[in-house]
Amino acid sequence: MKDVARHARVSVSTVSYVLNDSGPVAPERRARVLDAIRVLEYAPNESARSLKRRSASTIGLVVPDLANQFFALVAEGVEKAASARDVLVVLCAPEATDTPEPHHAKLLRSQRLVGVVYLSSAGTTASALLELARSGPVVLVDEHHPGFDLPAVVADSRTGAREVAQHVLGHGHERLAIIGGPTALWTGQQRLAGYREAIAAAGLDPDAIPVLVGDYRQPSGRELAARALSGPEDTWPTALLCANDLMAIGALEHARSIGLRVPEDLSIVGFDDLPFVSLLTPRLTTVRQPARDMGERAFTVLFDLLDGKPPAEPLELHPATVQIRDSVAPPARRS
Amino acid sequence: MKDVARHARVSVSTVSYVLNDSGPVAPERRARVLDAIRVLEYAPNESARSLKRRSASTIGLVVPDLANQFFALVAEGVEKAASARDVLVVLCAPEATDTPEPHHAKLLRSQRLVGVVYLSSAGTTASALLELARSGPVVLVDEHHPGFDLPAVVADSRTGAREVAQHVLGHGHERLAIIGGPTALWTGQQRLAGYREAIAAAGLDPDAIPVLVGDYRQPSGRELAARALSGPEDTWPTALLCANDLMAIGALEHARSIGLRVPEDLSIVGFDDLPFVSLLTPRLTTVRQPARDMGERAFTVLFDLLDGKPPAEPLELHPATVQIRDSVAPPARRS
DNA sequence: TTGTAAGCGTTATCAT
DNA sequence: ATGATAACGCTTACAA
Repeated sequence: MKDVARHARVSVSTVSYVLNDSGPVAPERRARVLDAIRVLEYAPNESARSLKRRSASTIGLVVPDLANQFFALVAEGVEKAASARDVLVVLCAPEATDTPEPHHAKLLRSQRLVGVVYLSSAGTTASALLELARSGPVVLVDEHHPGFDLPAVVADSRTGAREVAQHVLGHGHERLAIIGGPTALWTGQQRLAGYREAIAAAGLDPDAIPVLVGDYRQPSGRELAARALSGPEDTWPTALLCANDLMAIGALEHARSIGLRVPEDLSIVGFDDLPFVSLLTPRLTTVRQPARDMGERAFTVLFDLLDGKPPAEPLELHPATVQIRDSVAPPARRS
Repeated sequence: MKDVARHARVSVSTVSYVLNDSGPVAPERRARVLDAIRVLEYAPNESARSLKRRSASTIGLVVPDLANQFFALVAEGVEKAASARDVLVVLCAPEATDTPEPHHAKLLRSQRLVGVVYLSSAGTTASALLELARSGPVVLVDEHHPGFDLPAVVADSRTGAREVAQHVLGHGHERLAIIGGPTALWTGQQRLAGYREAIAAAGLDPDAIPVLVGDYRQPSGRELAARALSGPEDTWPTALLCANDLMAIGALEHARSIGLRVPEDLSIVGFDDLPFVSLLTPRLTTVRQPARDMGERAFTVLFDLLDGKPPAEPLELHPATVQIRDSVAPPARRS
């Protein structure tokens, strides 16, 4: 910067003024400075800047599992929105469940990050989150912890779940089973609630429908489907309501392995609409969450928060829309 | 830090010494310092550190498209390896092809990043890369630019391609078509070369095999398959060698749309082994690239580079192994 | 409108 | 073994 000043025959403060336009500077000298910056390929030292400003223009993004396309899409959205505002994104894996150390909190303070977008997963403990929020602004995505009022950007899981369930019930199914998400997760609860609403509305008794609790991963879908499809065959459910696509796929695998045709013998629906599920055979009927939008929005909420605007709605709901495809059919007439 | 010093009744230099153990300090005082750090929840200001040290313990990771699971897995690997060494990862999207501005280069210098892991895509221009490398260490993943000798971590595409092609040819196919990757990309060239080697080795004339050049995306697979399957039906290829899974899926879609059964009427193979392709019907025969490992390795190479060790092999080859599944069968006897 | 100079929180050099 | 103290490159009063 001194070099630039020298080259432009001005003082360093003048350079600083043009850099941030934080002070008046004669057009002619500004031009000289800009010129010097160009020829010297000067790039301000952001470390020094953040030292002085006591904060870096950087946020943290905590994502449990990039291999999960839903998370990857959210991450993409966050990155996009952030880079549009010249904010850097540092990628973090969440701490292992058994590591109660406040790693991210420390990061937040150490690196003077201005905030974090938190994509929470089953492993997230409330205390870790609390500790994190104590150190700086946090926006949750795809989850919500009703206890503490962190702003959260989520899809309207409940409505989505109600609507797929209605779709299934509309085909005349009466014996259903639910393969739900972790009960500790808000999405798990909401989807379950949605399913039950639809079931009640269809004149069935929600309490008569078995709920098997999974962990949102594929193997658990397979195992739970096996559990649901056991006992005398004429008591088997004719449709499976799965709280996410991965478990739905697991269920699909199991169904296939025991020779059941989907959807003729068994209807299956998922949740998320991962990009590839429309390529499966049968194409999976599911509920789409606008992952990329949610990511972008989460960043915006965080950014506004930093500007002092408290979020209008701490809990922001995005649409969750049913994607009707081929994995649902009327129940088979079983002998 | 001053607070810590005061609290522990020592000088700031002593605190600094214990923090980096960069100086001798009496065990008893060290204990006092550690204690003070704990009770004050002191976290060193990394901005100040990097200002002083003239570099931050942070790398850049540029990834074109997180929605592509291959890239997402690589990213995961990089993150994992980096966090194991307490290095932060900032996520960047590559600049748009039409933006020749050296955005990342500037970032690298501004933020005093110690290096970048670059996942290149079709859009990467040589000049942008060169400019970047001028500003700091760069390690390429999944690509390689023979012109300038940046270290690169790639899969052995050529061998992988040769082996799937052999697998296909082993079923007796004689009329093939290749749906290749962008010719500008090294992977595109290598896979093509591998296919041709196998074809020649099988006693066929490689130059007689049509090569359709795609862009690694699904729609191009569909379109190119349509092109390959046109004209008199008895001249159609009985097998399609696709340079990646996404295009293979596109091809699959087309085949299905015109009523061709895979693999009975048409064999198709891909490349990458995206996690979900084994769930398709038919399960896609393809070539696995160890994405996560490659990401981890890329970080390690970069890290070693920073330690002064030049990479043993600038071009590091990882195995690309054929995954035999259901999308290949002997050619149908056509009338 | 422009320049001078005092920090921001560290690290590292030098006396002690 | 320990403690002053001078940078690191920037921003921002304040003075000119």
